[in-house]
Amino acid sequence: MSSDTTRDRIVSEADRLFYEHGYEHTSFADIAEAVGISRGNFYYHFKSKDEILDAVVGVRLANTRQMLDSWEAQSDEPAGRIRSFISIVVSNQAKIMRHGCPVGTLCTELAKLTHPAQAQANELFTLFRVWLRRQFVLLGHKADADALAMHVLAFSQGVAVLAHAFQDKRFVQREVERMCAWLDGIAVEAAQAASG
Amino acid sequence: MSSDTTRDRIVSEADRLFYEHGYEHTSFADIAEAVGISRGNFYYHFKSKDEILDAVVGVRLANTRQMLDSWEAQSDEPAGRIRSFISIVVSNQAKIMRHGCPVGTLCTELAKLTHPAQAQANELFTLFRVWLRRQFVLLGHKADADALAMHVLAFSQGVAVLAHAFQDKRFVQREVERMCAWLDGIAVEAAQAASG
DNA sequence: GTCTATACGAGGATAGAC
DNA sequence: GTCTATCCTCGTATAGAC
Repeated sequence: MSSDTTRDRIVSEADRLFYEHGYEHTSFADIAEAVGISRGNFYYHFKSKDEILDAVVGVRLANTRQMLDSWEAQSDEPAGRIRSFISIVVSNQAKIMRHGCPVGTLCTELAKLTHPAQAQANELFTLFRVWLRRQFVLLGHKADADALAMHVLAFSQGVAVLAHAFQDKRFVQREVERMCAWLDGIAVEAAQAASG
Repeated sequence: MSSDTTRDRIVSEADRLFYEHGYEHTSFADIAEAVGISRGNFYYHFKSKDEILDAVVGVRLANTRQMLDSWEAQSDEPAGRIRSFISIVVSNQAKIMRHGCPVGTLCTELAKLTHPAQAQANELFTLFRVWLRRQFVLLGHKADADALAMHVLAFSQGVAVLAHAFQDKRFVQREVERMCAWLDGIAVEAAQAASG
C-alpha cells in the first residue's frame, strides 16, 4: 500500500487522513506531519489540495477495482460474490464504526462543498453499482438487476451511517444476517424461474 | 419557523446553512449575510460558533419531537405511524437529493471532526429510534422492537446517502415500496402471533 | 442591539536557498 | 527533492463607538 516515493506516501497519508477526519478538516500541515516532510516541500509534488484529492480518489478507484476483481476470481457463484460485498461491513467493521464508509462519507462531504471532484468520487459508488448489477444479471435477475444492486448498496450505506453513529456491533451483525437471508431468497427465486 | 427575534433568525439561517453546506464549511460571514446583520453583531447573541451549533441542534430536537408527536396524533395504528416515517424520504425527497439527510450528514460530519456536540446530535437519531421502537412494541414485536427500529432507520440513511449521490427519484420510490411491503409482512406476522 | 474596525491564528500557496 | 521564510486570504473572535 505505502510505496517508496514521497509522492506515493503523500497520497497514502492524505487518503487515510481524508477518511479519518474529512477532506476539509485535513490541512497541509496534518499531511506533512504524517509523511514527515515540510509543508513547503509539498508543492513540489502537488500544486494544490484539490490535486491531492484527485490522486486520492484515483488510488481508491484503482484499489476498489482490484478488490472487485479479486472477489470475482475467488468465487464462480454470483451469490457468493454479492455475499463478499455484504460482508464488507463486517470485515471493515472497526474502521466503519470509527470513521464511517470511506465512499459514502467522501461523496457526502464533497456534495456539501459542491466540490469539482464530486463526480469523480461518485464513480466509486458506480463501480460497486455496476459490479453488483452484473452479479445479479448472472444470478438470473436481468430485468431488475440495477434495482437490486442499488438495494444492496443502500443497505451498506445505511448500516455504515448508523454503525458510525451508534457504535453498535450487534446491529451490524444482525443487518448482515438479514441481508444474506434476503439474498438467499433472491437466489432461490431466480433458480425457480430458471427451472419453471 | 422563522421567529421575530434576531437570535431566532440567526439560529434559523444557521440551521439551513449547516444543512446545505455543512457545519465546518459555513462561516460567520455566510450566516451574517443570510440574516442581514454585520459579523460583529453576532457575538452579542452567541459567544462562539459551537454555541450556535448547540442552539441549532436544540431546535432540531424540538422540531423532531413535535413531528413525532403529530404522527402519533394523526394515526392510532402503529403501522401507519411507521409508514409516516418511511415516507419521509419521499416527502423530503427534493431536499434529501440536494443535501442528504439532515440528521445523518450532521452526525457524520461532527463525528469526523470529533466535535463535542456529536453526542447531542446523535440524540436526534435516538429520538427516532426510541419512537420507532415504541411503535413496533405496539405492533406486538416486543422482543425485537429495537432491532426493527434500527432496521427502518438504516433504510432511511441508506436511501438518503444514495439519493444524494445519484439523484435518482425512482430509486427512492422503489425502496419505499419495498420497505412498506416489508412492514406489511411484519404487521401480519404480529397479527398471526396474537391470534395463534 | 447594531455597527465598524481590528486583532489574531490557521491554512493554502509561493519564492528562493541548499 | 527538500528546506526555510514569507505572503495572502479567510475565519473566528474582540473592542469600542453609536
